[in-house]
Amino acid sequence: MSDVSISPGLPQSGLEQPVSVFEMIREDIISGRLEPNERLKVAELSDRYGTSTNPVREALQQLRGEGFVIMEPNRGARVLPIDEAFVRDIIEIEVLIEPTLTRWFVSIATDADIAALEAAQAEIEAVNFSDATRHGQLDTRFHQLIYDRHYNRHAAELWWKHREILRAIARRYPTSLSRRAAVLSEHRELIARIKAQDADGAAAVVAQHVEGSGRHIIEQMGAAKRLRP
Amino acid sequence: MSDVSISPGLPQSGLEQPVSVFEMIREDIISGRLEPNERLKVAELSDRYGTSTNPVREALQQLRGEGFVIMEPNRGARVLPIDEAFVRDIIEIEVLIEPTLTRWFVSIATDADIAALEAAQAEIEAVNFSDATRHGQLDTRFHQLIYDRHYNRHAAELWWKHREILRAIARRYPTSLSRRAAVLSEHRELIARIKAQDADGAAAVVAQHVEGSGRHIIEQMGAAKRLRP
DNA sequence: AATTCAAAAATAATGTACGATCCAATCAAT
DNA sequence: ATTGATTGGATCGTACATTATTTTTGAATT
Repeated sequence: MSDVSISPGLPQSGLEQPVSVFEMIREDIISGRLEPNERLKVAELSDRYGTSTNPVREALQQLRGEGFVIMEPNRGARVLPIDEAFVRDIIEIEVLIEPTLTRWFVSIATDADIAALEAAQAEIEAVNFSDATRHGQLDTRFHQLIYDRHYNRHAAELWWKHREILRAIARRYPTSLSRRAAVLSEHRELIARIKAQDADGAAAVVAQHVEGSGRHIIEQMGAAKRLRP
Repeated sequence: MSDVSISPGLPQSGLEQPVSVFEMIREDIISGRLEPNERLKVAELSDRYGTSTNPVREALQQLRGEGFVIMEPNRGARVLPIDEAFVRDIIEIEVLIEPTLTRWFVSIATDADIAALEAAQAEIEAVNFSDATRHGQLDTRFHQLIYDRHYNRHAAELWWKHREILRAIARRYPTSLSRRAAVLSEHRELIARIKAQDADGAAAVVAQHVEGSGRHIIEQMGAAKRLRP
């Protein structure tokens, strides 16, 4: 394979700003500036991003291909609407993939890798959920340290796509105190298992971590719906 | 969720012909009429399909989003080039997903479902690899009977997408006699496990089936490369 | 004469503009 | 309530401008 990725793929730093219309719309969806289920009118968007309609249409098609946007014939595009079932579906896939990626990491992790993980975790604990967006970034980076090392780029990119979708949802809801505690302790536990070269243990922690994260989001979605249906 | 799929999704019969430019290009990629790594020039394609350039450009963007096409800035689109590592990556994911989908099927399968599976298998054995394309269709349908029943549409669509990619590759290579025998016996074994309500057994057979299929494709790719490098 | 390199031409992607047509949702009138 | 006209917006087509890439050409050097 060349250095050409089949999709935008994983960013190197996570700090660069979007340049293409595609990236800008994508970013607006993930960051929540475009609501789930919101209609995406080509004219509006081309205006918003200061381009003509063609680039917008092409960007929407690409987003459709990636699953961030749905389109109905002659009725245009909408931001992917997300319900509990959708989150559950993604989480079920991640529960299969992430432990597998983690197992590989355990087998190749160096001291430097573990030090990087511990540093990332220290940052997470320092922020301590005071800034939700910042926590999201750091948490993503923590896991990215693990998954980026995997030889299966396809699986890593799938994780990344799911991660972005989940991030787009999760940012609309608060994180409960109990979930916060669980996140921290599971991260610590994960590092410990990696250090101990316990691949199965690490995989089990990750599975629990992913599942807990999914359950938490689904519960928050339900709670929010009960408040304002 | 509504009845709107996030992507073209799974067809009902598998027999209808493509209508949109998107579907036609996709079909030409999967069927091999467009070679892996072949350049996809907008003007050529718009000519080929009798449309203007705009629909072609949008179709290519959508295909890029789905991963069938890669694009480099200012250098246009190419059909996804496929190497052994790519097949391995997809197979590794399928080895995780398909057994899980199968487990669910075992828990909900009715007599009618099993009869349908047996009928599909009978057809496969009747064709007996005499027509590779036909076998491919039937084999896809066999597994589709299982996966279509799953509540996780996201996972089922992922399977479908991977299936199509693998089909596009596999059709370029012959199926060895030993692989043919393995396919038939594994299918029979799978049906037996499902009948016996042995979810773990069925999942194990599927895992072996997927892995064997991947190994076979990779071996054929290697063999072909050794002949004409 | 052969080789190298740079300028120029050709090719093709990308972006803009705009008009035609079609679909479906809304509103009006029967 | 059904039908029919209006209208917003998507879809598709055409044409052309701009920019980047690739190929060709031709001059200069070895």
